[in-house]
Amino acid sequence: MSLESTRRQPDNATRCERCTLHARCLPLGLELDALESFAAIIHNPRPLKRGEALVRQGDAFESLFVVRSGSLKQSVAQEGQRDQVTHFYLPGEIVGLDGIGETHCYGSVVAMESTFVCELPFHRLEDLAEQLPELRGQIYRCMSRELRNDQRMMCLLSGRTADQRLASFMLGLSERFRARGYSPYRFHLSMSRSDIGSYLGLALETVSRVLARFQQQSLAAVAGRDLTIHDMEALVALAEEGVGRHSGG
Amino acid sequence: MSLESTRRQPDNATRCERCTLHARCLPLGLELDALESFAAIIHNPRPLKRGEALVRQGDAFESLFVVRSGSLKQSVAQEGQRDQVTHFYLPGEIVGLDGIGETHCYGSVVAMESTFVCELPFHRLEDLAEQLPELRGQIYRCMSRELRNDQRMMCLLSGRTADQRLASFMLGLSERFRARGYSPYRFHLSMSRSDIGSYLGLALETVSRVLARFQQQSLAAVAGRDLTIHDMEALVALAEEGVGRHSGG
DNA sequence: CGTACGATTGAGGTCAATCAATCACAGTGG
DNA sequence: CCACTGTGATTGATTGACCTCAATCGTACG
Repeated sequence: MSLESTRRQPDNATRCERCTLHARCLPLGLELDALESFAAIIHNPRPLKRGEALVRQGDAFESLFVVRSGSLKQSVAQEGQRDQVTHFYLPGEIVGLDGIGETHCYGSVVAMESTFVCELPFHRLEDLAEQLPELRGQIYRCMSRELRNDQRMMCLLSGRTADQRLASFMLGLSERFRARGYSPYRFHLSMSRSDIGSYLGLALETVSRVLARFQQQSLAAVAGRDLTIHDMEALVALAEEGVGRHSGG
Repeated sequence: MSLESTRRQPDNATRCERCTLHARCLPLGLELDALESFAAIIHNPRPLKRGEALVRQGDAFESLFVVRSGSLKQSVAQEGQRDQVTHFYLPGEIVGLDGIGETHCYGSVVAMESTFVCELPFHRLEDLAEQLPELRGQIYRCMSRELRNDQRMMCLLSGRTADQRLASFMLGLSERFRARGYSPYRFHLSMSRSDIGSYLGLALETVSRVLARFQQQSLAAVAGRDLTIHDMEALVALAEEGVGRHSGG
């Protein structure tokens, strides 16, 4: 991943406009001077190693984070049960929206590989949003988009077969990579089979089996964590396929 | 339901402060004059009959709605599949947060009984929020809360048994009724078994069977759509019970 | 009273979880 | 360089939960 080549850059004020992500990041649409005000509240990018926690469940909520490079997963630990992965975060995506208005963080967020994040102290972001209607709109839009994503996820989890879940998952990732300028056909999965299973509500063995089946049907090829999509249309058809399970309505 | 006795009240300016819901509604925490400004942007309460649509999937997004009395369900129709119920809305709850920043509404929202809603044109709400930091905070908090609810729902849908889902569902409703000043032990389900099944990712027959099982185990009693909770603690224990299904992490 | 719709109950089948063994690979130390 | 070790991934066999189909029942409503 070479989205971000500089490691630590002292001149905060100009960082955002140079960032290759700024077309898909929070300050999208801000004027140049507004962008500088925005960049001024960002803490220096924080480096995380694979497995390192950005926030732990129960930490005080203080900041949003934007992924600059790498990737993270959010997981929530429920009373006496195993963790459940609830989100994967790719570059340009915002971590922590579900903590706004709460004193504590809802889940833990852990880096799945070497990762850089920009920290946005929320109270400063709020102050700035008071003066910048565009920024306010962006925050609303991001939260609303996440609400819609969660709803899609709920639909996926409730009525679809394992094959359909995996197909949707792969297509979703593919789309996100495409939007970031990477190939939508070949990409690297930074999460384990177990993470995928937890996220999709499947046993890790099922994930493995379905991937093998996709390979056998020439829909996609998996070599370790490198994924190649061979038949995008068939995957789309599978994901949207009629009746998955149960009647419902 | 007698939360709202007046049917149509012309004097918008004073409505919110008189509304019995205003302690759990969007303008929570607003000063009196701010509250008046807020009330001024509300369209007259709109009455809906059972089965009537408040918004249809694909409608232009223009307003948020607050439920004043009655209840509604949101459902999304996916390509070539049956509808899926994604939310139930009780008095004081906000409909439409997932449409912000979009031109069109994500799902349909239909009244499950005779229902009144207050309409809040979003562009006017946005203008007002510019001047009222408290209101801005309230909007963030509402959206963030909904994000957390959706995540809880995702956890519920992905790893829990039918019994656990129903228990969580009943407890969630119970809590919401309690918060509104109703009995948390006896309340009316305004949704059909089919709606519940769709919402929980279960076949309606399974809903029926599980309810019968709960009755047999003296956890709760169901007579048609009237529900009585007999053993709250056992339901909580069931809902939080260790391993539901699959390993995950 | 008949119809319609929602709810219940039963029987059978299927998908995916579980248990369990094996394999692949990277890192480590001898 | 190669055995050792641990983690992650694969594969197989079995079991159980829940969906499906189908029939029946109850209640509301014209």
